[in-house]
Amino acid sequence: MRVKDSNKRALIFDASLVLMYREGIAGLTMSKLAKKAGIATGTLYIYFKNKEELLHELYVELRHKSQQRFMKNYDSNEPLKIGLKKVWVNYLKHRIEHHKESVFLEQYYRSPYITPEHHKLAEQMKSPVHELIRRGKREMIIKNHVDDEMLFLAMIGFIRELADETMSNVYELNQQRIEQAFQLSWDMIKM
Amino acid sequence: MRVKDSNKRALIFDASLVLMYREGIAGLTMSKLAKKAGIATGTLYIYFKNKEELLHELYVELRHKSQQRFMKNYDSNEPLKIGLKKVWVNYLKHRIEHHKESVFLEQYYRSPYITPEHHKLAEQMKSPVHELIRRGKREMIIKNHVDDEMLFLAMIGFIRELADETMSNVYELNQQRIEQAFQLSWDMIKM
Amino acid sequence: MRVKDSNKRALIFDASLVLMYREGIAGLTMSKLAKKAGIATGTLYIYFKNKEELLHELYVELRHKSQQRFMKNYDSNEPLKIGLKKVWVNYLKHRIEHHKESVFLEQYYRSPYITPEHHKLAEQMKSPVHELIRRGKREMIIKNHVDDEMLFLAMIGFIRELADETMSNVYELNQQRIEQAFQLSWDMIKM
Amino acid sequence: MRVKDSNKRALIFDASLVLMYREGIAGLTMSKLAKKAGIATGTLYIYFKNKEELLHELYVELRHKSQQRFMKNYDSNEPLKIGLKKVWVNYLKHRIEHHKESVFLEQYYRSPYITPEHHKLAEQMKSPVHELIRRGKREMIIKNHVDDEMLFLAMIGFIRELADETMSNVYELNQQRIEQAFQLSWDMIKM
DNA sequence: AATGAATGAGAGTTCATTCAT
DNA sequence: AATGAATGAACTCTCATTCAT
Repeated sequence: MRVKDSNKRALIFDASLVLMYREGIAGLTMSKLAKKAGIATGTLYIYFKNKEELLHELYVELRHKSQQRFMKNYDSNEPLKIGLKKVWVNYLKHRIEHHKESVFLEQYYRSPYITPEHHKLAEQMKSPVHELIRRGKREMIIKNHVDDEMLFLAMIGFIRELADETMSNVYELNQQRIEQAFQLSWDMIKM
Repeated sequence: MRVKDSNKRALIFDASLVLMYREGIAGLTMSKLAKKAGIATGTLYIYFKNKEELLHELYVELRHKSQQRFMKNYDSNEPLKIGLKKVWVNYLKHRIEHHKESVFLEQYYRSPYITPEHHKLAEQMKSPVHELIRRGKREMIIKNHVDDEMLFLAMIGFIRELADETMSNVYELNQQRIEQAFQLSWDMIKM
Repeated sequence: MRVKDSNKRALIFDASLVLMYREGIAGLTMSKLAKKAGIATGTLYIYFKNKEELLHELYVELRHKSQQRFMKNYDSNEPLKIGLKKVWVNYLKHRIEHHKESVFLEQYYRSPYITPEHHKLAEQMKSPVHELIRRGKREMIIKNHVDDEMLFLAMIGFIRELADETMSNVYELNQQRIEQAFQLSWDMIKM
Repeated sequence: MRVKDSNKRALIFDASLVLMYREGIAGLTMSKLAKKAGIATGTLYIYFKNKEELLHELYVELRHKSQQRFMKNYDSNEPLKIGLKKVWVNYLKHRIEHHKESVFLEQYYRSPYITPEHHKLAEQMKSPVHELIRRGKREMIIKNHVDDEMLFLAMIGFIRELADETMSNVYELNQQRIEQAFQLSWDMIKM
């Protein structure tokens, strides 16, 4: 039965995210995971070879799903600032609305489970923004004397902090502040 | 009698950082730690009541040591931009030269060991930069219409990404790029 | 799935008694216990939350089982001396045939595991004999000027010593000696 | 320095008794013992080869000291009942006033430390009462058809229970009850 | 003789994984 | 496919004993 199958996979992934978010990577045990997902421990091993592979597959899935969200509503025919803002806000919203996933990705990244393949996937996530930065430079709107990666890091780092502090209730975001924050980023990178 | 070695605390802390950096919080076991530190497991329990307390005390110590580094060479009589740059660079250098410590602080922050007390300590670390931002606003140099915390997050997020990508060999920093990066931050926050 | 073996609880209890009898409470370790019971250490923790609870539950079970044995074959319609003798012999036989259990109960009683609840259970064990003593006083057969508890202690102490010295091969009991011993107790308490 | 030496031995013995009484044999660790005695753990190993020997020597000492107390004030020229009563009361008082010691002797008796030598010592303790019983039989005052050991056990078991229940506040002794209790024992063994 | 830091074997317990049902 | 009891290696921590001072 195919539908049931993929349902259970998603169920397990969800439970993993919740647990990891609540108790960190150390709190993610197979028995807690099974209980949270409402299945038996043995069942986990029907869907995944072992814990390592479960986490690896979750990692890959999250990376792909994340990437798709970044370019949502982006239209290359619109002016650069409009397009960049869309992607910028997509990143921010993604990190807030899928915060558990973001935290998982980072927690996982610093664990004994990590392999070189993961690094490559992480690099790929950057491409949409890098593409926009290159376009901005061609259009003489974005600072030409600063390398792409630095501009990228400046923006992404800000977004990340904004989202994390929002999620931990240290900072409170609203529409106006989002506009303001993007404008800060823009002030920074614009020519 | 054998005298209690005051180096041993530092020795254990060092070994903890190395292990945590290499294998994440899940890889930090008391027996690995003892082996790395070159002592017996039982000895760990002479210096620390248990694993939780060991990590807690390491956390507190690192927070304090970090804070001290941030304000190094800062002189409130110098012009704001000079002062801010010093602190900005201190943050960056700290995160690069003491990257293991920074990673530990963040790993620990997302673990079952965390308590409210830790959150308070984390907030305290922000004060030096906040102080500078307020001064900049009073001196009409820094954007008055943006709240302190947002300006802080924008800078700190950038620094963080710069340092982390440098440490993972994805990006390469040099003196010129550091100047450039600070200038980007400045462009962003200046009036 | 593998069904939870209802025998396993009893198996673990048996192994606990054997070990405790042979090496005292200090010799009762979870790994020795598992080995003796022919199971893995982890299995112990499926049936009991921890060592303390295992011992507590064994204690409660033994108290109940003991109590049941004391009143075996007792018939309140029979003459007092007949009834008392039955209970008296039941106590003696119980302590001999279930000597390991008796020793466990006493060892456990003097251990850091003990709680007030245990004391109450211990008191309850006395009630059958106390009941008989009261009846004997009403029937003007047992010394009225001596309090119940003292008469109880006099009998129970004797039984205990008889059983223990028998079990350690210092004394040898036989049917005639049992009769004689009861008669001594009777001489003591009778009017 | 000789005095100092034996002082420390006594100090260690005292601390052992207190600890054992309070927490059972499982609570008697070398470090707790040292702390209680106000000395360093290493010092214990100057006075005793190891834990086993410490306990063994304490056992032997207690056995000897106990024995001496039993015959206190006994005068073989006095009538049997007077003499027996003295010894009987000595046993009772000993077990109450030196209850910690009595408990230690029994706890120790059921521990992995026990050797055949201990059994022999235990047997020796019985001799004073056995001697009196034999005398009573010669004087035709004590039941001739019951063997010495049984009469001994009947008395000693009663004494033991009386003392233990008194110490655990379940029973309350006074002079009158002591007289009564001895009289019960006497009723039992007299011809 | 006295100290208490240091040791490491072994205690209690957890947990990824297997297996009988 | 699904279960959860069973496993045993590995974890955290304790403790009898040793050793440098």
